[in-house]
Amino acid sequence: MPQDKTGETRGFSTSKLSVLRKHPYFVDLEPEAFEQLCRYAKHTTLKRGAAIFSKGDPGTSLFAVISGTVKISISSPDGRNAILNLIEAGEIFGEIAVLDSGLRTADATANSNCELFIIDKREFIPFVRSQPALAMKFIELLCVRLRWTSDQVEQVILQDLPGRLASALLRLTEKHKPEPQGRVIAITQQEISEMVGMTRESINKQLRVWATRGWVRLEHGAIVVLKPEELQALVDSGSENGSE
Amino acid sequence: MPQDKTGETRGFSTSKLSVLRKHPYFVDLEPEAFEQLCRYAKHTTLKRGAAIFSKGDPGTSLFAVISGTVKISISSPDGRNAILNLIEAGEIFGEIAVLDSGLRTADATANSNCELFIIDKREFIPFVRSQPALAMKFIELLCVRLRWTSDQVEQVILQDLPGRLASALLRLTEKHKPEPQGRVIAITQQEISEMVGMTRESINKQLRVWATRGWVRLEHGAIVVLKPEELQALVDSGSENGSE
DNA sequence: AGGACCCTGTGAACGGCCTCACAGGTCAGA
DNA sequence: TCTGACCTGTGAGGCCGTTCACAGGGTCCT
Repeated sequence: MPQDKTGETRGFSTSKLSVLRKHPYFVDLEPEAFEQLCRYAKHTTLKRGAAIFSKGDPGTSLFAVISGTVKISISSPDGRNAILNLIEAGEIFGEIAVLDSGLRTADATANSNCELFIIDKREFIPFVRSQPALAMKFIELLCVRLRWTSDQVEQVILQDLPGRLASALLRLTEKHKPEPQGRVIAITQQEISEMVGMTRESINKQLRVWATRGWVRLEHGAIVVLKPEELQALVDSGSENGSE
Repeated sequence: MPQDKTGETRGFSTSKLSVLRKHPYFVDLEPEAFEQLCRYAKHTTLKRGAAIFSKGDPGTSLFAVISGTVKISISSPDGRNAILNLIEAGEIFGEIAVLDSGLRTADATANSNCELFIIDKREFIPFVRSQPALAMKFIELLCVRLRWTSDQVEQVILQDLPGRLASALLRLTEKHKPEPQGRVIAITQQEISEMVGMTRESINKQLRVWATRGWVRLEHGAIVVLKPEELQALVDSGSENGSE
């Protein structure tokens, strides 16, 4: 595999970095700073299902997804597990344990074959300290995470099944803003059930109800949200079910 | 009420600031920087129940608690509400909306009569940018928040009532490390129920079971955790109930 | 083409937690 | 000192979501 030009990117094409370069977290970073960041990076390819790190590990690296998706999840001793987030191309993960030198709070797994960009903590932390603009970017990233997670707590505690499912679907569609109408979410019902903390069976039954109403369309490994307004109304009204 | 010495602290005793000065977020901040921070601050006293801000408000200020406790909560249209965190003397709150210029993610209410320290965003943000060490402190703060919130999601999704309640109690005792044994948590059963997302009645029944086993002691407006190990074991084992 | 595996779809029965409906106790403020 | 608001305690009944037990269909790998 030929290399684009310089040795700055340690053995992988700079074109792959364009995904990251365009990302909000880096787009208005100084070009030199971005290049320096790349100089610290390594590269890996993983097969679907491969473990990246586990809850309780010391956090030695920060990751960015070049292609594929990564699942952030936790599991209980009795076999149940919960998906906290799905990280897609261009996004960063594993930042908490790196920034506060603590242990990893969850497991990370390759949810499809994927390519990762890895930055070692020992090189990264001094770099952040020396780049106040980057520190502010990470503050923003952490705020985004907090909003996401707080929202999850809110929904899980306050809403019942329809409400939780609706808000999870809406939250997922917001990550894929590009498409104007008919947002396609590439996710299995099993995965969604683990995101909202209910069983696949219950989720399936609720989705079928909405499908007959024309609010969503179910495909293999995907859900198309046709009427986000209806789902939003359901969330806002505190789950007026309306069984029919 | 006489003032300690200088006019740097805008109308309230510097002795009150010692609570904040000793706090981990500020303890190793340069003295000049801390004084400058104080110069930006205002001061208020609130009665129990007073609203500080509401979900959806623009975030114009950062708050620190000098005395009393502040409740961070959200409520659903059908009247249920959930407590996300209880902020005590020496802690900071309201940082998310200030740091990312977004809207407030939850309501803040005085949970007892309390004194607050208020820093306006317009003065605070440039100050953080100019003080990299402070930015790093806030990154740490956000990481603490994320760990707290992620833990909450984990427990709410994976555990049943006994497991959730146990882990909530343990999480609360960790905030009061001082006491060696018999950690006293000053909280009502109503409040705990809103933190774990279950009804007060269910919580009460579970607490009574543990009280007869000698794991906790119930007082008015307080819970004393006598056997944290037992509660921890219950969380780790995925809620082996053992009703006896 | 075959087979294994995962994803989807569906029904019956169980159970944990909620709802509702009380009663007594404690504490702050009038 | 009295009163009202809030906190604790407890039981009976009902419902939502789980558990369990299947069946069919896609898709990928061999």
